[in-house]
This record gives sequence, structure tokens and C-alpha cells, in this order.
Amino acid sequence: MHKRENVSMSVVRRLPRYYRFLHHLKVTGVTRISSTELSKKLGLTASQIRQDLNCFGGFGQQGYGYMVGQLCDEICKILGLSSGYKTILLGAGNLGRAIANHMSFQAEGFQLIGVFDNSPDKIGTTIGGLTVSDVSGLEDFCKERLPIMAVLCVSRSAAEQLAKILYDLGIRNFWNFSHYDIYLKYPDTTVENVHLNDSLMTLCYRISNNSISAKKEEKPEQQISD
Amino acid sequence: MHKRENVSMSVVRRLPRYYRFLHHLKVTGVTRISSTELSKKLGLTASQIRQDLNCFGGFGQQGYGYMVGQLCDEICKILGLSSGYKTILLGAGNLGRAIANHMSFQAEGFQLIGVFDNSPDKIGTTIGGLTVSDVSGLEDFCKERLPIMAVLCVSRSAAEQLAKILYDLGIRNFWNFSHYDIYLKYPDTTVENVHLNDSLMTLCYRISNNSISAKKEEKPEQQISD
DNA sequence: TAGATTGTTAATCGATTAACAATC
DNA sequence: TAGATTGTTAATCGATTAACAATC
Repeated sequence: MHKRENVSMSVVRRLPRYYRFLHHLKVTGVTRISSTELSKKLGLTASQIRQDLNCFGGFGQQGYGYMVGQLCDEICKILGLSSGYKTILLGAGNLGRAIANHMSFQAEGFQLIGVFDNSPDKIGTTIGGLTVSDVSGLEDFCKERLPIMAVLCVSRSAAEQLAKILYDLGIRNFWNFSHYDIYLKYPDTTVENVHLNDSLMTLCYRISNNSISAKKEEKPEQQISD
Repeated sequence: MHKRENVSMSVVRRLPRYYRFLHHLKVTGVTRISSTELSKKLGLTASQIRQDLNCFGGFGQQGYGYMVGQLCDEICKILGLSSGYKTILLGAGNLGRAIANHMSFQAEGFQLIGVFDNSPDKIGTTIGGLTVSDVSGLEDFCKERLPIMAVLCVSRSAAEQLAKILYDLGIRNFWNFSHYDIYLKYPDTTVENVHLNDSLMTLCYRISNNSISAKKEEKPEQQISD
């Protein structure tokens, strides 16, 4: 694992797909794969795959290809999937519940250690194996447990308030499902936004303007389950 | 509204943000805005905004800027947000519930007309104002009501089975939250994938490799609530 | 009119693809 | 060895940014 500098987000966003696909192959018992085979299954070019992987190191062998297990492990390391970053989730609505379950059964580098809400309906219920706490206990909790990441499954206005509190408590990483733009206010944070509305509106555009051009622009976003 | 050919996905994916932001301005009572002002608020260049908008028409006035209300309406039309495409949702788990509520209060071009699940726990419950039906009634329902879009909030294997059924029933548009790759099998479909796992793994990478380069690559993805 | 800001063309930048020497 | 496939450099393509004439 050499280089690792100036890796563009275009490359980084393809890594999870590589990982997932390789993991699937590994489980299936495939031990070896060439960039060409991989490219066909992923709908990318072999060239791109080799370029991408070589941002991180030379994991293949000329004339042979890549060892599936080894490459999968390398990407796992690159992504930092065994980091177990301590994480809290704010907002125990349907989305929060879905995310909490999702995160608990997908060991993807994070460890959910607390869930908070301000609604009496939700406080005390269990989600993702954790009891929902009153948001009034957030500060003490953070000072004691020192989470480094927060998932925001709350409204825009709640997100705005919470971002300030969490930032002041030292949290710099956010998985943000709200419309509030954390990054604008706090440029030294790492924010991954999930904008469901945008995705849906984009789909609406694509359906409404169902021209060949619109369709062919979109790369097939292939996925393999893990 | 002229041109509308060869509009790249890069442009299309920015439209929802423009729309949301302009809508917010409109509500706030702002009537006029220049590309420069807009660019500052969105973290884009003025040039890019003008380029993007001019894919669809010349909506501005030299020396003046853009009329917020008019531009907002135009983008609304471009996106097709009043289409009310008849939509069904498959999978009434937490994610399905969250999505159903989301879609019902966001009039974003779709009209949810049915929700299906195969679990006796869920059948008969209400989500997003609709009663969850047994998936055994899916075929009859589709033949009668003719939905054109399906939201898949189910597991990979269920998605694989359902995609076939839905495709055979004539559905060609999917909002896909599963890992199953519909587009690979059915290339004449329009699929918008939401890959929560990928998003989370990308965040894990960014935290693990928290270099300046990794951070600056990512454009601030600013959002404004609507 | 003068100032401002668009629409659009040209220049730059970055990402993808092609090609091929290195080498297993 | 011969065949295959990588790692990497060069060429191409597309998207973003800069510049400026048009014009409100």
C-alpha cells in the first residue's frame, strides 16, 4: 500500500463497489480475477479499474490478475472498515430506525453507541439494540464516551441546532440525512450527505425527459450484495 | 425552454439543489438573484450555474439577473415535479415507512398509490396514509391501477424476484434501495439507486484517510430546506 | 447613458480510456 | 517459452472555469 495521495472522490466513491463485489466473489469461492473480468461484471473499463487500484498500490500480478481474497482485504483496509468509529445517532423516527438497523448488521467501520431523540414516544424504546435516550443527556454522554461521528436523521431545524452542539462537543464527522448544510457552517468537518429528495427529483427528471441521451449518460450502477 | 439535448447527468444532479434553493428564496420573499449571488450560496461558480441553466433556456436578463419565482417555476417544469407519476412501494419495513412518509409530504413528482409487503406483521398497517397490502395482490393491482414507478425497500433477493415481476407488469422506473442491480438485467429501465452502504463506506474512507487532499476534492454539498 | 450581468465561446482542468512495455 | 495481464504513460474525452461581447 504505497501512494495514497491526491485520490479523487471519483475513485473513492467506486471503492465500496469494488469491495462489495470482491467480497461477494470471495464468499462464492472465486480466488482469482482479472481486471477485464471485473470490468465486465461492474460495467466499467478494465483500464479504469487498474488505474483506480493503482492509486493505492500494485495488488495484481502481470499475466495472472488479482487474488480475490487479498484484494478484498486490501480494499477493506483502505476503506478502514474495521475502525469501529464510535457513532451516535440523532433522531429515532422511521429513518433513524432503518439506519440504525442497517448500520448494526453491516459492520462498515462504525460502532453505534448511542441513540437520541427528544420525543417522549421514542425515548426508552429500543432501536438497533440500543435504548433511545433523551437528547438532554447528549452532552454528558459525549463527554464520557467520546463518539467521533454523528448520524443526523432529524429535521432541518433540529439538524442546525444539533450540529452546533455536536461541533462544540468535538464531533467533526457527520452522516447527514437532513437538508441542513453542516459543511457550509463548519468547513473543517467531514460530511457525507444523503439527499433522498435530490435522488427522487433526479429520477423524476429522468422519467420526464426519457431521452436516449439522458439514459446513456448514466453509468450502470451495478451492485452485488454482501 | 429550448435545447434540452445531451444534458449530462452532472448537470441534472445539480438541478434539484437549484430548485430547492430557489424555492427557499421564493418563500423568503427574494424576487431577484444574480448567478454570482447564487454561486456564493451554493458553493459553485457563477459560470457553472449559467452554463447549467442555459442547457434548458435563457432564463435571465443581462444586467439584471434572474427572477427567482420564474426560474424556480421553470426548473420545477424541467424536473417534471407536477407529474404525479403513479408509484408503488415494496417493503414496509422501517426504511419503507420512512420513504413513504418522505414521499407523501414531499410532492416531488410522484404519487404513492400502493404499498406491499409479504409479512403478516405489516399487512394491514398504515404507512404514508396507505394500507399495506399483501404482495400476492400485486399483479391485479398493477393491471388495474397501472403504476409506472416502483420503490424497492426490500432485501437483495426479494428485489431480484420483484424486479422480474414488476418488469413483466410493464414497470420501467425504479427507485432502488436494495443491492440488486436492476439495470444490469433490464437495460431499458430507468433506475435511481440509493446505496446507503456505499455512502457509509465512503465516509469511513474519508475519516480514515483524513488528508487535506481527500477533503478538498469534495465539493461542499450545500442544501437548503424546502 | 453607464453599470451590471447574462449567454456563449474559448481555455483549462480533470477524469477516463487506450496503448504498450514490463513481467509473471 | 508463449500467452496473458498488469502497471503506467500517453491520448482522448468531458466537465468546469474564464473571458468577454451582447444587451438589459
